[in-house]
Amino acid sequence: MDKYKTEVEMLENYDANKYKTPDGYTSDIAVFTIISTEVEKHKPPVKELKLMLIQRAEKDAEGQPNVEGSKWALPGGFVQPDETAFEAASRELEEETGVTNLKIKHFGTYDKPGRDKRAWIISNAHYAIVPENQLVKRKAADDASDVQLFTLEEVSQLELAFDHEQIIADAIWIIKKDMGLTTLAKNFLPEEFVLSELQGVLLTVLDDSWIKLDSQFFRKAPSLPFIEKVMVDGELKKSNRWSKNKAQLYKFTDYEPFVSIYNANY
Amino acid sequence: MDKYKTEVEMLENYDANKYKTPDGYTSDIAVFTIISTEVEKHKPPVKELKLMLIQRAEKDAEGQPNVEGSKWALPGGFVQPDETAFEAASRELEEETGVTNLKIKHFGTYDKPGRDKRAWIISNAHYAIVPENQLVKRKAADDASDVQLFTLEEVSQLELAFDHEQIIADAIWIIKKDMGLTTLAKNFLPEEFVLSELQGVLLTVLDDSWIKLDSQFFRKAPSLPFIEKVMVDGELKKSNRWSKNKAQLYKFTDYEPFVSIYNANY
DNA sequence: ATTTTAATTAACAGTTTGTTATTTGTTAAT
DNA sequence: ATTAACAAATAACAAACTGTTAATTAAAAT
Repeated sequence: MDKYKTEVEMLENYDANKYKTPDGYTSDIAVFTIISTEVEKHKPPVKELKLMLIQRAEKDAEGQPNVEGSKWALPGGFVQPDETAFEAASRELEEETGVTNLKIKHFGTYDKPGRDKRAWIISNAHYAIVPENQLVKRKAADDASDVQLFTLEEVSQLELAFDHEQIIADAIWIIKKDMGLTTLAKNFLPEEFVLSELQGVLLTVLDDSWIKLDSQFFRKAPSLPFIEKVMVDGELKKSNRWSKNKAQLYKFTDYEPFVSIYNANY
Repeated sequence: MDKYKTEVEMLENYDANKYKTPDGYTSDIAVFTIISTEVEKHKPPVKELKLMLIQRAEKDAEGQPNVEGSKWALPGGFVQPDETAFEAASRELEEETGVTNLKIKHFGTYDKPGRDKRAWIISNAHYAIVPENQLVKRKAADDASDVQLFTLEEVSQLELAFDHEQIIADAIWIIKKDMGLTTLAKNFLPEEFVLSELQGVLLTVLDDSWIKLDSQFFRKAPSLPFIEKVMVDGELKKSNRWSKNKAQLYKFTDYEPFVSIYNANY
């Protein structure tokens, strides 16, 4: 019946030297933000999806060459025994960006033997979405530092530490999926937004031909069950932040849509 | 700049006693199957979703009372340093069911401090789908053993070890989600199947009112892009396995459907 | 004032939905 | 054999929704 023993049964008659245990348990976070750069007044700005990376030091504290030194890596760190990997990610993200209440999601465990040459290190990967205005101030504060935002294009050119290239590829795949399947876009947008802003956010991440076609998107969007028109005193609230003509403001509702491949449109 | 150190930078000037490391790294697997029981010839059988659990021994090898003894738990075990948690899950599942090539998916990491009273044990949770015919023979082989299949109804009545109640709840939630969003149903079905079988599998897991309505489901299903009619020599292949009248056989195609909440039907 | 731009509405044919009814082939019972 | 019962497949049809193009509205720029 040996094969039916669970971890803890095995631990019962378990002496600490008999089973090897991991040498480190860490959390890494792929921090995404969308940077808008205004090109012209009353024009929708150019939006770009960016990822925050840190550059590993060339030399360690003793002045010795650092392993994977000078390469770029996801921010992260050790999980402490009194917290979960998720909590560690949240704590570390707060330390690095100074922003709280961010959307964080655990999306994978990276534990392939040899991913770190020197030890058995497990990493829990998370993604986080930071509204751009919150990150921009920090970015300006310490420019030319070892923390930088890169477009995905740029990231693909960088030398990345460990298996972070894979983790980043997975993170990108996941946020694309979640962007289409959940109301993740909410985390990139202000409380109240205009349909073209929503479309912009979606297209920055997604490249979906249906969303790209204005006539289709703007026709269907107003009746999506998870957003609603903003009203003030029974009047429709509008904005001309991005366009010459006033456009309707929307906000997300609490409704969490559920779709299925069995009654979808193809 | 301390806050920007990644796990491995920290490991550089890291002495093994300074940072606590996990005491155990394990994989658990929620093994699901659908059991069909024929009630009448030429009638669709009653289908039930079942979960495989093992009962923890009352006493350990030394005859001492076992922690969480006699409670039911997910099968699982330690991850070895030369494999990933996913590989461990796959290996253990094979050991327990004797079946290979199963659909396994990692869906969560359970590392809340205190989830195991005695040590810092991390569990990676996976779900697996076993076609019923493959599991049934094993089940018959050692009946009245400490391995049993339970309906979800029954599971909710059981005393479960550790945080497995939570893990199981999450697993159920995930397979419901994946059942509607991916072609997961494929793993519960034979290569060739009839629409009512597909509907039966979906409803066993999902309880979706749209799928439940025959008129809607049978009308739309034939044109779903991820299944196709089975042909032999240019003739439609039919079967009357489940009904008096011959029904069209279908099989899954390679097409992986992608749906989005932005152009879905509500 | 006139032109330009962008958001919104309107219009319309073609398609897909939800629904109900009909047809077809098969089993089971008289 | 004839008939009743049944389930799969098909037909029919109004209502809703799709993709698309055109018209309308309002503010900005000239």
